[in-house]
Amino acid sequence: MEKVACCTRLLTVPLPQSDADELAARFKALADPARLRLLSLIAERGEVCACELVGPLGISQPTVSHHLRVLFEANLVERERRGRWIHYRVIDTTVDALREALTQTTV
Amino acid sequence: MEKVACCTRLLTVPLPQSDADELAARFKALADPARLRLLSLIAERGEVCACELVGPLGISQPTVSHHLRVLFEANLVERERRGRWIHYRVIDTTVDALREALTQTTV
DNA sequence: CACACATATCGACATATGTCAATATCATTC
DNA sequence: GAATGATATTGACATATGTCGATATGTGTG
Repeated sequence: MEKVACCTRLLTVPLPQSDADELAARFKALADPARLRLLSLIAERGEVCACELVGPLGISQPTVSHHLRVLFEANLVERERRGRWIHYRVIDTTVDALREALTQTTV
Repeated sequence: MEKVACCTRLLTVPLPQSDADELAARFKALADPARLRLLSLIAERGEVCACELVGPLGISQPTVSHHLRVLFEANLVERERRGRWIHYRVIDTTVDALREALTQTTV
């Protein structure tokens, strides 16, 4: 997926359709409690092995994997295979862009 | 709906289930392009009559009304009836809380 | 009260999404 | 190559969600 356009703000200018589509897709990835919690665990540690994410939330491995995929495809996390293991990290720029989208002008 | 807890951050501490549920509900309200665009129109003007929101996006009046309801129930907008008309405003504190949730510690 | 206008709600429909068991795929080891 | 371990994918299922036409509800006017 392509990156969110720099400095898109939804609260100050009428949002173009293309920006709305992209932002909505990202918010949709965040619109699930399990995914928020997974993202939180990843962000807290900086980098987490998938194996550490299966268990803490009390959901099945396929579900965890599915959620990680949603986060990955929304460009919210990056992943790196290390042998048998896959590590996940939060993509700060995407999160920053979402935060920016929620920002009002301060002028 | 109750307000988002002050200063919830999903990127710095493991997110409790209750916070995750609430945040997810709010992000879900933002997870639709039409709703983002409606919110954008409302925020840009500060206050908008529903009648001004039916048309710009090219979707039907019931759909607009439905979306406004979703935003309202997610506590993202407040509404006020003025005779035949209903006016909507963005609830800044909710948006601020969502932005805060996406904030990393800066220490 | 009847009528007009604004807007919410209902019901139907198509599509999307979360969950899990089973299984496929990838990497490692012997 | 076979076996093992980690993790993604598939398929089934139940539930959720976006859209719209029709209609209900609330407000204002004569």
